Amino acid sequence: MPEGHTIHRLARDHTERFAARPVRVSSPQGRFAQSAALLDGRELAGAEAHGKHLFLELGDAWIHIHLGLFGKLGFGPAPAPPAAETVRLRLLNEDHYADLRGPTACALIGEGEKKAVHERLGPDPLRAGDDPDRAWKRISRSRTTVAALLMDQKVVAGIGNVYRAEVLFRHGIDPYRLGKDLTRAEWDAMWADLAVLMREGVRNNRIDTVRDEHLPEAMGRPPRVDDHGGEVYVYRRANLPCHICGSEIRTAGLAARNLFWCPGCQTR
DNA sequence: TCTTTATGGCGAT
DNA sequence: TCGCCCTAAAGAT
Repeated sequence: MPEGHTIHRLARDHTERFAARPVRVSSPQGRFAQSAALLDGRELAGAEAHGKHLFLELGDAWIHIHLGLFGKLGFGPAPAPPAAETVRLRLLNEDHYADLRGPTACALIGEGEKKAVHERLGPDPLRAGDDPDRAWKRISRSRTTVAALLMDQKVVAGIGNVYRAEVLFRHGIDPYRLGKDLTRAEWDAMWADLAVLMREGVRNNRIDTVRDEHLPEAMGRPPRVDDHGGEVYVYRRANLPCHICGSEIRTAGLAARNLFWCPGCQTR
């Protein structure tokens, strides 16, 4: 279950395992079988991520993958075990295999379609050279809440429900503030913070957002137990006391997702 | 053995 | 705003 850091990590993992070598491409589930047959045996030139979109380059074509909420990519050593019926895409070379299950998208696309995906996405804090000003132009004009804007991939690419909740907490921002009421300084600080947090996320392959001085050990508390695996301030901590001020963490539905925030700390 | 939930996003209404 | 798509694991019974 992925935010942008997962996809950038997957691009790196694919490059390490498969780049510059021929790769066997198959679709045990069948739904990508025709394209797989076309690509089978080609050399994988490279992999690229933009937000939550992953692109694998094979000759003059790309496999465009979006994991959605349920999709997963798993790696293992060759020889690969018999593939389960749910494996949409399997990549295999002499050393490694990769299985893709449950993606929202897995499609063979050309250069033009790939360009169109990039064009409809906002800047990505993990892409070197992406410009936070493009996001600011939209945010500063918008009557939508900051919480909704951060999740809008056309505004910023790669932020999901965890990074949204956590970055708003770290900057003390009320999630219901409107975009147009955010200051330029606040946005610049959030963008810079996201770049640091998400790079850390790529490195560790999980989301950690708690500052050293607030780690449970440092605060004399046991580490949190949550199946998403990282150390966070507010995500999925509804009704628990805030690590910093003790207020009860609140939750509310916003655009079909659960929003979490601390009413004591997030007052700006 | 059920029901619920999840780090997403699309299109119809 | 709603329903829908995709899968797996945790939680409830």
